[in-house]
Amino acid sequence: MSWSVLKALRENPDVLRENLRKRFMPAELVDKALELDKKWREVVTELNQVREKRNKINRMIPRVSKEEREKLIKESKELARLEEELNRKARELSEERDRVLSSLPALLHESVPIGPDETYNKPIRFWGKPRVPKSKLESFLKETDGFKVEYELIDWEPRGHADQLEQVLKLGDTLRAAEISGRRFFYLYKDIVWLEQALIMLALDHLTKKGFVPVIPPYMMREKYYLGVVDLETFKDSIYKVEDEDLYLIATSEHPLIAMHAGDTFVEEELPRLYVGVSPCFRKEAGTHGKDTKGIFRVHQFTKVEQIVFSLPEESWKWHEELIKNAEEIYQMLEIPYRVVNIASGDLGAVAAKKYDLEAWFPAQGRYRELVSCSNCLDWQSYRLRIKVDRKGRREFVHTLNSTALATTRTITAILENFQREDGSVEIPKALRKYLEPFEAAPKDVIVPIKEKYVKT
RNA sequence: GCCGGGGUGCCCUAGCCAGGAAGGGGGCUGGCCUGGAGAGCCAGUGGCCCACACGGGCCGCGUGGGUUCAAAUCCCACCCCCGGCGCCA
Repeated sequence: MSWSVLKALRENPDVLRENLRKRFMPAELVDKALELDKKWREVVTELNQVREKRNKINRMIPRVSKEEREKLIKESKELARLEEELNRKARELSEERDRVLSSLPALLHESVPIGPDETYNKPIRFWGKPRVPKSKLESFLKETDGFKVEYELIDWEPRGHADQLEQVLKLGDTLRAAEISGRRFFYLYKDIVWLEQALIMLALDHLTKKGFVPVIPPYMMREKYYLGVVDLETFKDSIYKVEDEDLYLIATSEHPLIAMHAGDTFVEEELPRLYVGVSPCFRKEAGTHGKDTKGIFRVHQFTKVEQIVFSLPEESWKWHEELIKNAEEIYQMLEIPYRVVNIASGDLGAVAAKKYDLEAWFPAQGRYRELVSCSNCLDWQSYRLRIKVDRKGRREFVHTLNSTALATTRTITAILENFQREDGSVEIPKALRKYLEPFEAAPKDVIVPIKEKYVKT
């Protein structure tokens, strides 16, 4: 049993080189890893031989005469020095090798579009009938190029979600939040709070009906486990650390949910394991200065319902399709027009072998924007966390998959734009009403502007 | 946070005081036996390296150090679990 990437390195390095080329990463990494691996194996072989010799001597010591004993102890001590030196060398080499190895990305699926950046992402299907303001028609036609997407042309301009939330409805405040906590934080009030709760319930309801087990995970985790689920770049750019503690705030419940099975060996019948995680997500959003600066589209903290699957290796591609389908069903229930995009190789993280994004139509922006990410990580995470399946004595690493079911803030922004009426009110998607019905204070059909803001900004 | 007990392979457990090649049971896999099944018996059931293979070796008893020719066993630090005390929403 070995990691598919390590196996490829030793048996078929050209496959790995090709993989790196397709991801626009330096292919020399392969040669470096190969060389380190080769050297390490040489040193380990030699080290094992020295140890064998010394072990044999040590086992003889209690069974020989006193004079003989002195001689053997001396010999053993000499070998110990040699062993220590080889051991140090082997350790250095393996650490260096593992550093290179852990920077190697998952093997791409053949259907991943090849290209250096997101402009090569490939839309694969569209759903819904978007409302398109006249001013955004050209942009819409470009975004749907090659597909026949029915749309409704409207002759008024919906407000962007940020203005709609803060200026018109007055149900959110990012200015005061910026003062209290910093940019990319928010206060949300009243109907939006109910809306968020209803969205969580809708997603939970939908997935638990399909057998996903709901989980609330720890919101912080140790570095050791974090490095089992994300690559170093992601770690540096998106994860908050707790001062003076070996703890990091989770960027998604995917991370503690995958780590939940660290070190476990499943029996075949226990797979697949399906989970739906609910948690706040904390992200530094480093390197996104200037992007989506208004409103709550890109924020440091939001709530997300997440699908997680631990699957048999041969079933992971089936589950990948299943997860994106589940997410699509949720947005169909919410009646939010969307498209599914196959993410290009250069835009794909090291952990994923293939990724679908579900992008919702935003009428005021005239663009499709990401709401959902759905990835198959193959054995990238399970190798690091030693999550295995015992198949009648033979062991393999399981495959792990993750997909957003619903991220609350982004879905709220999509509702604010797609369900906005010309008079400034926002209709509530019908599928949410049953989750609002039991509560007296909750809105039922429509969200209307309130008279006063809660803070004097 | 303090005091005490503990962590052994997929699961349970012996070994620790008194250092010298990890033993038993269960489960699972394969084989023998059987008309068939069961029982019984035999073997296998952590990771790594060398080897086409047959095999051989190394590491591994929560993690990392130390003592020693030799550590599951002795010493130190840390993590986790159980019990008690303390603190607390």
